[in-house]
Amino acid sequence: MSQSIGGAAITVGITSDTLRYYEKIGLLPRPARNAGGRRIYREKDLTRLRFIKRAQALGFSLQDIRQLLRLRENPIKCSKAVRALAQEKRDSLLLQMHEIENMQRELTLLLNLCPGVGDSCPILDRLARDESRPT
Amino acid sequence: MSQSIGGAAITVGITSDTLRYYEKIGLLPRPARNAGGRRIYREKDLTRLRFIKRAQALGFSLQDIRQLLRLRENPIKCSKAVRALAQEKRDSLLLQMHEIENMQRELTLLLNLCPGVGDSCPILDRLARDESRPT
DNA sequence: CTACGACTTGGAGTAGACTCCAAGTCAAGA
DNA sequence: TCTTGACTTGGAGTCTACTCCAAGTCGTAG
Repeated sequence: MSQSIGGAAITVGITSDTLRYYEKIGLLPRPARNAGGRRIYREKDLTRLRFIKRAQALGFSLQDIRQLLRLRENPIKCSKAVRALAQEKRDSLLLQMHEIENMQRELTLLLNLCPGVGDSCPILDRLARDESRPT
Repeated sequence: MSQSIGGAAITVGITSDTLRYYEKIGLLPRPARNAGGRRIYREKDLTRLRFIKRAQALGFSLQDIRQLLRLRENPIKCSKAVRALAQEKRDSLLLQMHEIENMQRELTLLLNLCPGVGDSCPILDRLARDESRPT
């Protein structure tokens, strides 16, 4: 069961432009073509695409995914490398989380300072202050 | 106490290029110049810069910051608008956090599946699987 | 057969926040 | 005075992940 680019795009939930883009950057191999030169996506192409989408949802960049795909195609699947990539990504996500948490805490602090009415603004004052040691 | 662009950059921890960039996009007013046409940064410029850095550290984009600065310069300080911006930002940070948390949970799950040795890779298998219902 | 939409290509544009460059000028120490 | 380094300008390039465009071709319903 093969699909046109538009069909495949709908199937996996992206646009045909994105599909062509992935092909252009070598994330997808050039798919088969029909007599008229149009792309035909087979099940294995869709599987690869779903792989990409899933990895992306886990925070992997297209660069990362390129590498994961390469590892996947290697007959001697290098479990260790994959694990390392996953761990690296988890670590960076953890860092990001901490950063966001800190921002959030700060912002909440500022919001609590602020009555939300009146003519002075504690938030701006706080941001403007040269020494801000909120902890 | 005034500073050259390089001095100011070091003082606030950015590069002169970034300083000129902020000026170019109108985030900073054109600073005073000396006889030779070079930029002179006064204390109020540095204060503004520190404001920018602090707001940035809280997750505000330069666009957001532009608005915060505008509000700050408005004599009728619109506390409400600032509060709204801060709340909006906090909400979007919360969303981001949840997303990252989910990715993390997923990744941790995958990592736990993976022995880290051997010739098969549960992580890749999982990503490749067409039906992945990890919850 | 015709019309229309889906497809083809190469290439340009987008957003955000810088970063780098070339060619020229200014400032300050030896 | 000479040299060196910091500075000036306008403008181009970077990164990621697309997104859009124009001009032309293919496929199919009517």
